[in-house]
Amino acid sequence: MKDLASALSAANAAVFVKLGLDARHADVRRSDRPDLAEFQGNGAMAAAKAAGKKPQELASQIAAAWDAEALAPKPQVAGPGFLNFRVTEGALSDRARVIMGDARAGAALVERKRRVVVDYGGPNVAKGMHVGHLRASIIGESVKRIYRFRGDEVWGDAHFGDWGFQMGLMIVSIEDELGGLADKNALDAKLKTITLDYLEGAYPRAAAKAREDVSFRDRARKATAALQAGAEPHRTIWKAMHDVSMAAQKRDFASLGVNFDLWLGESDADPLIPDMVKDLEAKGLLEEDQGARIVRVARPGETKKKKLDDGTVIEVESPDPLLVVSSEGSAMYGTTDLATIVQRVRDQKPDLILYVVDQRQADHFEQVYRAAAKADYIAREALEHVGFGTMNGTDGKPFKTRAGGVLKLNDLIGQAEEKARERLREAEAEGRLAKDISPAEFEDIAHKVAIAAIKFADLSNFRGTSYVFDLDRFMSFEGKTGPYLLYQAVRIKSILRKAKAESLEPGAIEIAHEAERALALTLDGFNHALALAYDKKAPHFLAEHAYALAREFSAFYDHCPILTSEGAVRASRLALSGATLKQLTLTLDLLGIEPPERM
RNA sequence: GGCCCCGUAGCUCAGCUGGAUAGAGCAAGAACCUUCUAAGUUCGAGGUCGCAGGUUCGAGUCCUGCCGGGGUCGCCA
Repeated sequence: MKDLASALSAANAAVFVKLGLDARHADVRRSDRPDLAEFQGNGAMAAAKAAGKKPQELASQIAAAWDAEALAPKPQVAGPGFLNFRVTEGALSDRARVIMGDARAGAALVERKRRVVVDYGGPNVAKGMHVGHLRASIIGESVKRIYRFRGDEVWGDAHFGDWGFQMGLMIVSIEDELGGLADKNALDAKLKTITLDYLEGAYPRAAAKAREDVSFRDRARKATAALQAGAEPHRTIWKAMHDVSMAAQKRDFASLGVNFDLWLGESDADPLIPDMVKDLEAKGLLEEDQGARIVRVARPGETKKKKLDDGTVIEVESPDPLLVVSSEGSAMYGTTDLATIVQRVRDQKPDLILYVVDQRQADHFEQVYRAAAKADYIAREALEHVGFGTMNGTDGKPFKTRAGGVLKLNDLIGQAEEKARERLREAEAEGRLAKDISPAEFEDIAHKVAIAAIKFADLSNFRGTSYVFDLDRFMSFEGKTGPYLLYQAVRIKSILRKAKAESLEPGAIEIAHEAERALALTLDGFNHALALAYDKKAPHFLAEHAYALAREFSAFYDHCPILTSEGAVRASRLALSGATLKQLTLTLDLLGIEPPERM
């Protein structure tokens, strides 16, 4: 199954070969001058350069030799040597029919299927989901769906943050609260009262205390090592915190529409650590350094300048070595990350592991990846950090609520839902909402609209850059927003429902009107958008496509009556609407967005 | 100080291996609801692509330098 750009490229390549030119330059793509052409080929200029010919002359020769007339008439030569194509109505209609009849709405599968683990979300035992977790969850979920849809075998793993120093902090925090851990009954009673809210409150306090109080910090570090050595009651306390937090996090993820195949965490990699350390030792990679054990990952000559506390500047290796065993004997997050690679190689045998994690951890992952490759656990190329930027407030600084605190995910969703309810009530008052909507459906719509607004706002930005989180803007529901996309999907559903009620059947698509042409061309662009999103691990290409599709449908809707037209035209437009709905729904699903039936 | 990212319309952002007249949305202006859901459509306006050089037939895109913003630099994750 080929999209039109691929078909044109193939036909153009045949012409290039016939003329003795390098077919590499034959690529044809959508034109960025829609006033001049639908598709453009730029290769004549590059080929002319290579052959020492005049670009315009060569372009004319190529145009003259073009013989795929069923696909497109001979291209126009324009400017310095562009080839401008306009596909035939027949080719476009055929393509639209194929998309309509295809469950994948025109999207191709990858040629070579891979096994891929997507590590994302990264919830923390002691931190409830707040806006800071949004990007990791939303982007990761979308990347996972995109990879799976293109045919790869994919596992999404939450990689729960349940094992480091933070656990030691919580343990000594509870110890101090109870005046010791000896009283089993007091401890049991305490553990029964633990909630995620409690952990969220106690953790920042303990972390702050550890920064100021050296002895408290040392106790926490020892407690961490003890937990990892399997000591009691550390293990019991950890289990209680872990279970309570996991249950709460699962609820939050479910509310966001984020689902993992593996709910593994750092603690699950722990059993592999002792053997891994022995293995690193055997391979001669482990070195003693300042009481800790490290793996050096810098190549010869890779250094950086570093300023010490006393102001002197020294030259040190770069990247920093990976800290495998702390001076206290405990595992660090790099240790668990490395052991998690060993675990995944054993269990999933992945060709690729994607880490959808904040860009700020780029250095850390570089250390881990190099160490993994050095130890021969997996190829360096099989590990990729899919980093994303921070979410800032309207002041350009990391997002905070008006009161200065962190906005909890639930509260954020709640605010968006409330805004959606207001909008729905307005529509109801103006008589634009169906009369028979039950309270349950009303709530379901409000939730879907809220989630769509939040997710689309995030996914329409390129993941790598930071973006401004502006609640009011996302919830205005106008223009390029999630609710707009839902609205277009719902309008199509409404039309198709009416058609069905009147027993009107879709028929063969015949592209005639300019608005139909534009819509069909956009439908054809799905495969390209999907391929880009896949290659670059960047869902915003699909967000852009969803918006373009919704916009073109809306123009088509305005210019081309569907139900009120007749015969073959009506049947064709119904089919075109059906194809659009299918592809729009699919695209939204790849973004993790679900449209309601009505709104 | 080393390394990484960013700087595009008043605001928020796109711009795929370098290609033609740099695109969207919001805000501000004009026109469209007795007709398939106006959370909509159509039209106009808005730009020294941070600055200065360089490579190229051609640079927002590649190279160098500078300015501005952010991030990061072993016992937190």
